[in-house]
Amino acid sequence: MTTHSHPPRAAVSPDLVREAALDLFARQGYHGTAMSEIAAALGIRTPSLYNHMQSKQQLLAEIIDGTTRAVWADYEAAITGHADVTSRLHAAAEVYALRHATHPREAVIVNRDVSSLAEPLRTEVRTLRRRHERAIRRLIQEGCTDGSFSVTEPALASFGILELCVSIAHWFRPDGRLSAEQVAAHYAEFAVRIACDGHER
Amino acid sequence: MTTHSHPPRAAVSPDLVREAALDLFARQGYHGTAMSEIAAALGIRTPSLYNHMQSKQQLLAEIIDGTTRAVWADYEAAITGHADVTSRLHAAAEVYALRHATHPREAVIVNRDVSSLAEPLRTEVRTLRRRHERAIRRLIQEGCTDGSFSVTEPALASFGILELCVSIAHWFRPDGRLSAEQVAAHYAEFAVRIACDGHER
DNA sequence: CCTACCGATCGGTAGG
DNA sequence: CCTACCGATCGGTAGG
Repeated sequence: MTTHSHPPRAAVSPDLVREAALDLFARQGYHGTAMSEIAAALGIRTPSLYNHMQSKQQLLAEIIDGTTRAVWADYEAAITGHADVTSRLHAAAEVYALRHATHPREAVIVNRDVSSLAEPLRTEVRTLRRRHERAIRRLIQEGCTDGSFSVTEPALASFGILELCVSIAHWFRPDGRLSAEQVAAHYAEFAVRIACDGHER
Repeated sequence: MTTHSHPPRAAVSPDLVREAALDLFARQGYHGTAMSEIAAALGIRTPSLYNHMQSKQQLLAEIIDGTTRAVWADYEAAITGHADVTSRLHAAAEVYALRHATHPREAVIVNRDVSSLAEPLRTEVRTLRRRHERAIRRLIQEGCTDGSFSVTEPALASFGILELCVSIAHWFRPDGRLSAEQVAAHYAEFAVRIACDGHER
């Protein structure tokens, strides 16, 4: 007999709550999502949520903090072992693009709702993102120095390359014609094209 | 004497309300902004706002609808009179980039809060934006046919080029080192680079 | 996991 | 332009 103990319905866990929040925050925004909607998505009442989480703000903090740290770890892992600067920029863009294709909901939330994050985390996240941007910028400057790239304003190129990759999160669907890896490869190529001057070759 | 009639304080108008809403929606998001904050920014009480506007939703609708229509009008004006496809893509990207530098708050709201728009306007706005993307895509396809461009996936390039320009709204400051026109010129160059293959020249 | 309920705040209206 | 106030909903707690 399987019905003599606790019924199997519900069975909510912290991970399931985070998953439901991820879905709703991405679709409706942090301020646009009510805790009652997260509860409804899980088939429970709102107060029951608080057995699995601390607060709405904490849910947002975990999503954004985890994603931001993972992006930086991705970057550091990606650029090691590449001799030339073109390969490093290609790898940095590819791994960033890939994350936005494989984790589009996290990416949308990071970019839309970071302003809803409480201090001091908001500042920490912005600092880490700035570090990433400056790393890309230095890569571009390095390539301009050794003749690999040709960019008049490296800051504009680094902003552009990063946002180019971010944009994938707004349209990519895993069941689409192209895989996440294929899309990431194409966008890495776009990133290198932005840094190179096609007319000079 | 200038104090015998209505005191000059306040003097709120529909345009001032829209301006205050533009500022707060851009900084905090539509759902993250309370009508009381808009009123406080204007130095009046919340109910007084309703002498100058219909509803919070109507404020959002006017901002997004007006911006979306202007973007399409920009595009149509920009591409006329250019003989070759490279010039047309350059002009289309430049005018789109320029709008995001000169109207960053409107751009941020369009991109972040379109999902908060009530139907049928939400669908209308999305249709108009899709038309713009398809026009850019056709431009790229045309350039691939006549040998001006080299892109394996024109849809990926059109998405990327548009989002590249959108990203300007997230960092551009009118008092910065580069003018809106200078930034737009650089990003138009990036757009053309994305479409061209630098390694083949 | 639930019901019952908290104070706060929301967008908006009545009426002057 | 204001005060006074509406019903609805918010995130979260008490207590079981």
